[in-house]
Amino acid sequence: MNSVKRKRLERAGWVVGDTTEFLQLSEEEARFLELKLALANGVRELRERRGLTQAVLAERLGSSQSRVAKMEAGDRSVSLDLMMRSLLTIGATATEIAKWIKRAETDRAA
Amino acid sequence: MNSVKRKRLERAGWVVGDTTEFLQLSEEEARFLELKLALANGVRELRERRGLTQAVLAERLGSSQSRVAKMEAGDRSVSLDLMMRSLLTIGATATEIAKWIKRAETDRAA
DNA sequence: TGCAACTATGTCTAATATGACATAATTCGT
DNA sequence: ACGAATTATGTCATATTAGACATAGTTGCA
Repeated sequence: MNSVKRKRLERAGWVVGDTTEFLQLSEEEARFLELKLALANGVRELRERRGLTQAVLAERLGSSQSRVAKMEAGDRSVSLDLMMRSLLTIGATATEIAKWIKRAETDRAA
Repeated sequence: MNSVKRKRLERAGWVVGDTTEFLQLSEEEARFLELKLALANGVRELRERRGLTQAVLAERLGSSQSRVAKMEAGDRSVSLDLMMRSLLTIGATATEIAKWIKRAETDRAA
């Protein structure tokens, strides 16, 4: 895992520590984290592609701008449920979602 | 949506009602529900394929048998997060997860 | 540069998901 | 049909996630 990604995770409230400590995260935990980040990226990408602001998406979700921001940042306090609901609300197809999930796998070593 | 599936959803705590009412669920809500059910099925299928009991999986997750049961039943009280963690714990690949998600799309009209 | 729109971050209380436990129901081998 | 193992369901208290709000930071364009 590169330092850019580690920084991002730490800002998002994850306890990642240095490389050695990170490796002590269980394999599943690390994969789960990657998955969340991949979907977070998906939300942002799709939202921007649709030309929506965070505030507009939040309104459609019945949520708030700050929650959307945290979601896209991969914040610890945001559930996968909200991410999925967001993707569906924006109009992502199952195929697109599947694509982002596969990307998480690809990104593992990065 | 057929009545078998509707029954299952109702037992799991979802307020689905008859066909007419169901159609009043927002499009995203319906898709979200399908997605959860598809992943619930994925958990069960993969767990059984691995020859694990709910109790054993629960222990590996640091959870409890009852929660795994509810999860596989698509219970309203179970998050996608726990489902994903379960799939990863059982050793699902991103490709497999993606497959189940696509199946949700296919199952939409069923 | 200034300013308007957008995004990020922190922190509340309320809502929801959690593991645990008890116990009922089911399944399956003998 | 019996019993042992497994799965289902209901309910707690506790923990986590929720939307809301305030406000700080960023971006881009006039």
